[in-house]
Amino acid sequence: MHPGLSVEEERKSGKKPRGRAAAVGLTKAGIVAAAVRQIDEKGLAAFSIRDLARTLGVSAGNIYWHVGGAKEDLFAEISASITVSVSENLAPGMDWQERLRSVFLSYRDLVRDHANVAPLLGAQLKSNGVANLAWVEVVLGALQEAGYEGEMMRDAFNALIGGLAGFVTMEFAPGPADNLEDWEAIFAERLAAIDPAHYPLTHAVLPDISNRIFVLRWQNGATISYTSSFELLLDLLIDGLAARAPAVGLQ
Amino acid sequence: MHPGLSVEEERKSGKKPRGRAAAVGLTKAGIVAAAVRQIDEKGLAAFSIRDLARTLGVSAGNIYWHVGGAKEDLFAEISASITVSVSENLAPGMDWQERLRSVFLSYRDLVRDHANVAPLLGAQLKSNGVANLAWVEVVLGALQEAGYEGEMMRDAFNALIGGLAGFVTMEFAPGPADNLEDWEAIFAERLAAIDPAHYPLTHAVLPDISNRIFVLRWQNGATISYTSSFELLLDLLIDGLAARAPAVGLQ
DNA sequence: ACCTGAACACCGTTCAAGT
DNA sequence: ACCTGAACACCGTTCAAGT
Repeated sequence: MHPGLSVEEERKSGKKPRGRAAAVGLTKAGIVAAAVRQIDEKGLAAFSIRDLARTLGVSAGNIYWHVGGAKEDLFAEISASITVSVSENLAPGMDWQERLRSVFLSYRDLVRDHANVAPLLGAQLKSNGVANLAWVEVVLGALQEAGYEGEMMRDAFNALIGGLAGFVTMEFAPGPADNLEDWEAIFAERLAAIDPAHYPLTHAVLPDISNRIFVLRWQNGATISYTSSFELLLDLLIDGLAARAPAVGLQ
Repeated sequence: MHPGLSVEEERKSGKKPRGRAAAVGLTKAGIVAAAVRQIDEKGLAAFSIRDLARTLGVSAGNIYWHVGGAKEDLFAEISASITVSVSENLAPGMDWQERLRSVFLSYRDLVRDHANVAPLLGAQLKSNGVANLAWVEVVLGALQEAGYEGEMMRDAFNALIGGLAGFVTMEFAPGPADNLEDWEAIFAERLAAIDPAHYPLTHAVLPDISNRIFVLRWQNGATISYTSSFELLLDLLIDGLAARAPAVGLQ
């Protein structure tokens, strides 16, 4: 058995390491925060619970007691802790298109601040389905205002989240932990070996695109900016959804 | 030192376990194929090189000798082996929009056939930058035909690949390996606890969206179809790129 | 050239036992 | 209630030694 409080619930209840019982004073929220710090610094691949315990000066078993059971549960908490504030920049009076822009730009900013955890958000089904509810509500609300409902609403929602959150996942996809410059050299060599006869266009625009487009790169969005590409995607989606929105109101 | 042949090169050279030297007859291509089979069956999280060696009736060291150095190299080979045929369904006479559709629908089909490897394709920077060149060339060619060049071409390329391949990555994101029905129960409980006062819209459309939209689901695209959502995304992107295409030709 | 076996330095997770 | 230490069953990776 374990407490099983989410980060959010814990924060609300103001739980703190108080009283004589807290010999070590470990907290679920503290563990999550320390884990994020660890991943920010050393990367997700290098992260381990034993290492985290070492850094916290605590036994590994202690972490298991506070977090529910497994490493995956910790990862779920981490995901949630990063995306909670995704709807923070909303202001009253925004129309549905502005609200969508705000929420997805916030999402990207939040992930960018912790680029190394990006795979946890996009490539795993780990959300506990609570912390993200505000996000879901905003997107659904925007789509409803645009006139979407039923199956169309579902498809529009999935196209937005899948396209935009998916983009961000790829944008910050981690490279190999070890030999950074080794890898660049290997990559450069392979690019130089591209056969103009087979791939004339790729070869021709290589100086323009090398390390700046998704497949042909050796660094990720933490180093190379994909801001203009993301904004194009955002515009394409929102404008497109507006154009084919079922009629409602004046718009 | 190791052979260092890619799957493709090996195939071309017709290399086979021939002669008396091949006591075990291990091949890089064989290793990759067996690894994919293993991941298809047991999932990516359960995959290990030791386990693979066991299944192949071979020492782990032998695998390291054939693949270059590390698990990551094997993962790169796996990614490449799955996406090589992405441009196979192209037919002469297709306009740029049809070519884009074809290539991205093919990509999704290929990933769907090996849904458990999806995280390797989207969430890691593991491409060896060779196998995917055909894909890159097709997309760049389509965008050029549409009138894109320079920065706009880069952004359009990234929006397409990031949005669509990102979508597919999320679509097939793996859930927790263990307790499948346990997790469903937990999820159902959490959905039932959604407060209509805080999240009125989410609560109202819950029957419509439960387990069918990205954030609020306990199963992935291998079980629940996201085909119509993917096609909406594809249409939004291609139509949008056509609408804002720099003038060229008649179009 | 290809392959094995043992070895090193790690993991995740559980669980009795302590306070 | 909270925490430790030891234990179990694994890993990835390297490398001498074999054929």
